[in-house]
Formats: sequence, C-alpha cells, structure tokens
Amino acid sequence: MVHIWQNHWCDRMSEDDQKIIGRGTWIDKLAHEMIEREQQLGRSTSMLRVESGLGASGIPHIGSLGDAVRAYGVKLALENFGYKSELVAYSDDLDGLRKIPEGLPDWLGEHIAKPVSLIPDPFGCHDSYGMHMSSLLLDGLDNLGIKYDFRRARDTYKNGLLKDQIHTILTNSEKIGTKIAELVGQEKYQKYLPYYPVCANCNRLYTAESYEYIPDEMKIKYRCHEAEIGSKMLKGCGHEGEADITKDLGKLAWKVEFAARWHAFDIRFEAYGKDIMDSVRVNDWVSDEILNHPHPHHVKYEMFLDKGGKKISKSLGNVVTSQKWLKYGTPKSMLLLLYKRITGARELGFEDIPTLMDEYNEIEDVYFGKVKLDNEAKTARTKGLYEYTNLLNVPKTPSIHVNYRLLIELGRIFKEDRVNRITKKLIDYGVIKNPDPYIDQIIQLAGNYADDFEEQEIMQIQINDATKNALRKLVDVLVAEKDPEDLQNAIYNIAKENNVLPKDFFMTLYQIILGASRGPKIGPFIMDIGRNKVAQTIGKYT
RNA sequence: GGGUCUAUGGCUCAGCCAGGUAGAGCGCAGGACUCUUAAUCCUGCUGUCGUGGGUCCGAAUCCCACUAGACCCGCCA
Repeated sequence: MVHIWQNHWCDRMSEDDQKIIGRGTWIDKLAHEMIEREQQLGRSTSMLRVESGLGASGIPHIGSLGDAVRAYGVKLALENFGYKSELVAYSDDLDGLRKIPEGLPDWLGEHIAKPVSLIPDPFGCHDSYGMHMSSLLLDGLDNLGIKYDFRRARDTYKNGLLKDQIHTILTNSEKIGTKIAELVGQEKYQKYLPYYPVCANCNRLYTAESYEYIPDEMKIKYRCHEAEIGSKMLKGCGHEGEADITKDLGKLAWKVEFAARWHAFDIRFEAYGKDIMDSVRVNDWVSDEILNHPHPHHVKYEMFLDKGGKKISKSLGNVVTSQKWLKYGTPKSMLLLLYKRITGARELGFEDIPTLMDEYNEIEDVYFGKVKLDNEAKTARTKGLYEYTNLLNVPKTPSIHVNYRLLIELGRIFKEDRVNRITKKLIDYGVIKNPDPYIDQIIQLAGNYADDFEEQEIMQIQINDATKNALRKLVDVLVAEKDPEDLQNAIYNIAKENNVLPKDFFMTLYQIILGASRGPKIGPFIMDIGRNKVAQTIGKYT
C-alpha cells in the first residue's frame, strides 16, 4: 500500500523534473546557477575564479574562515561540473586599524588609522600586524586542507594591478557619487573621491582626504587633516601631497573597491555577509556600469552570532576561532558546520562541537549505507554533504564511531593517564574492540572539552557524624588487602551498618571523589583510581 | 529611515534554502547491566511547527500579509 503511494509521489516528482543537481547540496545548486548565468552572459568559462576577502584588522573568527571555506566548496562544485576554478584569498591588509582589539597592547594606539600592513606585529612573528592576522586565517585554512591563491592588498596596489580600474573609477567619480547617494543614501562621495591615499608623511589612511584627480598624471591631490575614526577624533599632520595611483600606497573606498578587484582578477563568484550588503549593491553597479565587467554571482549569508545573539566582532578578543575549535573538534566537524547550510542566522559556540562531532558520524553512516533514509533526495543530499565535508575526497572506509558526549563524560572522570584509561573503559563497555590511534585523538579532543567546559557544580558537602563513621570504616576497608569485586557490596553494607542511607552515602562519595553528585559505578571506579589514593582523599573528610 | 534573520515538545535546538510519516539532546517515566545508588544501554512520554491567508494531490518547508524578538546598514572598512 505504502509503496504504491510512494511510487505515485516519485512519479509526480519526476514529472516535475526534480533532477538532483550535482551532489544535491546548496553548493551544487549555486555552482549550477553560476554556470547558467555565465553562459547567458556569453563570457568565457575557461576559468571560473571565486574570491574570498580576508579581514586583517583583528583576530580572525570562524565567520571569516567560513567565507573562504564556502567559496572553496563552490570551487569544488564547479570542478565537479567539469570547469576549471580557483580560489583567490585576498587579504585586506591596506585597511586602516580602527581600534585596538581587546587583549592587544596599548601602544597600538599610536598606529590607529594606519594600514595594518604598516603596523608592527604585536606578536613579533610576522612582517606586520596585518600579516599576522591573515596568517592566523590562512593557518586555519591549511588545517582544514583548503587550497587557495593568496593575494594581499598591499602588493596589489603597490604593483599597480588595479591602476586601470582606479583610473576609470576616479574619472567617473561624479557619476558614482550620485549613484551611491541614490542607492544607499550615503552622500559623502558626492564631495570626496572614493580613494584614500596613505599620507606620505604620517602613514595614516583616513585622515588623508583626496580632493582632486589629475587623469593625465594618474595622481591624486590630498591633504592630511583631522578625521573621525570610530567615535574619536584623530588629528591629521597637515601634510599636502600627491599620490600616484599606479604605485603609491592608498586604496579605493570599499564602496568601489570590490568592483575594481572583480574586474582586475576576473572574479565570477563571491559570497558576502549581510553586514556589507549595501557595499555589494554599489559595487555590483560599478562593476556592471562603470567597469563593464558583469558582477560576480553572489550568495548572502548571515553572520555567526555568539550565544547571546550578538554579532561576533573581529576586533573583540574572545571569539570562536578555528584554532580554538580544533582543540576540541576535528577539522571535519568544522567543515560540516560550514557546509551544512549557508542561510539562516546562527548562534555559534563551542558547545555546538559535540553535536557536530556526532552528526559527522551520522552522515558517514548514511554515506556508507549503514543507515537508510526514507527519502531519496535527502539521502543524496546527505551523501553530498558528507562528500563536501571531506572536500570531495572521501575515505575508503568509515571511521570508528564513538559517541563524543560519552567521551566528554569519561573525560570528566579520568584526568590522569586519560587516553589509556578511557580506552580501557571503552573496551569494557564493548564500544570498541582494540585501542586505535584515531580514537586516541578523539579522546584527547573530548578531554580538552571536558577540562575547559566543565560544568561547575557548586555544592557544599554536608557530612554528619554517622556518615563520618561510615567513611572511616570505608577507609579501613580500602587500605586493607581486599578482593576488588566485593567493594561495591562492601560500600553498600558499610552505609547500612552505620545507619546512613546508601543513596546519600554514594552521593557523598561522588562529591568527595569527583566533586559531582553522580558518577560511574563506584566499586570498579575506585579500583580504577587506586584504593590508596581514594582512601587518602576520603581521609581528609573524616 | 532602509534591509535581513528568527519563531517547532517542559528547556535548548535540528529539520526549511531541491515540499512527501514531526526529529535530537537535556528533562521525565519504565526496563537491562546477578542485588541496592549512580555512569552506560534500551523503551516510552511530551507538538494546534508564531497568527491569518494563498499555491499544491500534499506545506514546518514555497508565496503574501500580520505579530513578536534579534541583528545589520544609515560612521568606516
């Protein structure tokens, strides 16, 4: 009966031409749309380049990483459809430093408004502040196995790669200024040129105001005066100068810069966060109408928010970074997070790691056919998600699955010699058959999680005289030579003999030994820790 | 002023972006591990899917309106 209906539905679905595109994920759909659009535009499809911008002004959080990871996913999908593609990772290291990120030294204050690539690295390991921040992000990408073509704003401008675009934009500045006001209501570019030179005297960016462009010489006239950065007024140095747009340092304003880059690098796809939606609208127009380069295909995504629903700020210190994530979760758990979906607001925290770790195992089971889903399209999509999570390079055999939450629980209990003890427990439980290097790794990760996110059960241990007597008896038993299998019973009997409710006695023991109100079966557990050691601990309470 | 997202069990959320049986964790109830307490495991319970319309054979899912909350833009990048 049911089958007949399902066939009926399937017929319907195929009549509606619901063919699965690529591997059935949003990534494939996006790549497909993109290819169709390029064909309609009649542009060459010999190289479909995708881009991701990397902020370089603060500690890169998982959102910045997500932009690049997802762009890479699109690249993979394009290749899967038979096209050549590459990912350009572009570091905005000519952006000026606007405020000192939390936790970084105060002396950065004197570098406010300077391009981050001209500020010394506070950590002392890279050529500049900007390069340090970019490197953190690139390191994150490397850890995930993502390949990219790295480019820097500083080199791009210094080598004059954008000079033609800058020239065209500046000679059309009036038209652009009017359009910006019309599109987003921002009027300043009706007065000023959308180009910020770096002041040759004081190295500052936003204080140098450009007031005239000399097309024949490709030079900008500017004066360095006071400007408002954030909520603070910043004094300019009063310098007046000329900047050569083909080689001197300076940069286009964001409202027009993407367009210049898209044209110069021939970019066909770039995702963006909703915070720069307006800039993208303007840039699309500039790209289409001023530079005659049909703008790249886009997809908009929501920001990652912290658990309180606040925007994760790049300049705040305490955020979810890929480096911290990998302390608790595998690279694949992070890729799964980023490839699962792109739409929707997301409140994100480390507490999502356990779910993702286990979810990876679930989709792996689907991929290898161990678990069947009812719906064909969903099966395809889930398999596709698994493939992208493995960057289209799937393992030949499934990994050994151990529930991550179980490992966290065990991690809270076993702190010393953790890997060996937990492995032994897992074998006792029948979860695994033999020790395994991969499982060792997961135990480490879950152990780190247990250590850093221990739920602090603040409780007062109340011990009455009867309990104290019982505890003393127990210590006697523990230090004596005794057959371990009797221990569970012995504890139970000691409680009863001393008129203590077994339930309460066990709880007291957990509180003393674990600092928690519950725990594993206590007899074997005490044997695991060592009788003498437990006797000592209990002794302190008698 | 402009824009986006969110609303699903007691709690936290997944499912929605490619419509086809309403899901998970926590919690709660019962059971298994020779006995009593707990880890763990198994089973079960908890739903007018924010409101009102629309499309469809079929809507948590797509469209429109509304309500409530959050966020982004209107400095700058």
